[in-house]
Amino acid sequence: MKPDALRGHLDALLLATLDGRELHGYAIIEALQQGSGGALDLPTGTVYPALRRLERAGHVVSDWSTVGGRKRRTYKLTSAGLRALNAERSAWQEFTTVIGGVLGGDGKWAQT
Amino acid sequence: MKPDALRGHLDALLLATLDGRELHGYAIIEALQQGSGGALDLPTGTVYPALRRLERAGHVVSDWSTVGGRKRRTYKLTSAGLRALNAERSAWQEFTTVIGGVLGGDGKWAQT
DNA sequence: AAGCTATATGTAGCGCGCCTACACATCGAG
DNA sequence: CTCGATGTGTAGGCGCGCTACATATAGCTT
Repeated sequence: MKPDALRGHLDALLLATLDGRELHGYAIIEALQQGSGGALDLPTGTVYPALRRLERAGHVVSDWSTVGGRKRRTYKLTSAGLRALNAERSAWQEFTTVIGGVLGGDGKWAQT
Repeated sequence: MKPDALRGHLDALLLATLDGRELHGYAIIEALQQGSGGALDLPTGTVYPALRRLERAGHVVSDWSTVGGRKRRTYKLTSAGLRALNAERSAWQEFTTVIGGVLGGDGKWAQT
């Protein structure tokens, strides 16, 4: 998959990854890799700024912890973030319906 | 739908719209409106440059004609364009599978 | 005739959002 | 002690679609 195809859907992916659990940035990247069957391999330079943006937006909150001498910044969804996730899921539904409808299976829409 | 959500899928939409028929730019915009149920309303400043880009890429060819005193530039797919369309459709499939899989219906992927 | 809308094509410039490349730090293995 | 894995972060660039504008004819209204 071309790397920048996620344009506009990164937030949705991150929020969905944090749905129901707390993860730190590095673990989010790994979770996305596994959850996508290896198709998604987001660079840190993409994820970390995005997480900070989500935090500024109030969709996630972070806590620092130290595990084995390494500092981790663990993120979790806020209630606003959960609402945002639901909105993103709806937007995704609409998006795929519209684009998928135009791309069509193999025929035209109404050309009987 | 947010206007710039198409990022990376515009070419696919245009190619799909030209699949099996010849249209000029203005008609393409109208076809997209109808085919999407009104959800897509692409501005001319988006479509015309995109068509020229597709022509430079060899995916479409254009012919000028005059209908009722108005000049029309009618586009049609080339064989390379048809191949590109098929590739775009595959990419779309993969894209929706991957992202949709991560966004999930309502549960986690393998959290047994 | 003047003015407005629909039809029809096009350019210039901006801004968002993600990527590339780099920088820094600790720990375990070789 | 060097290297890779783990872990977080910044700086700068660039592609792509959008906004706004420019141009032109046909046809309808007033």
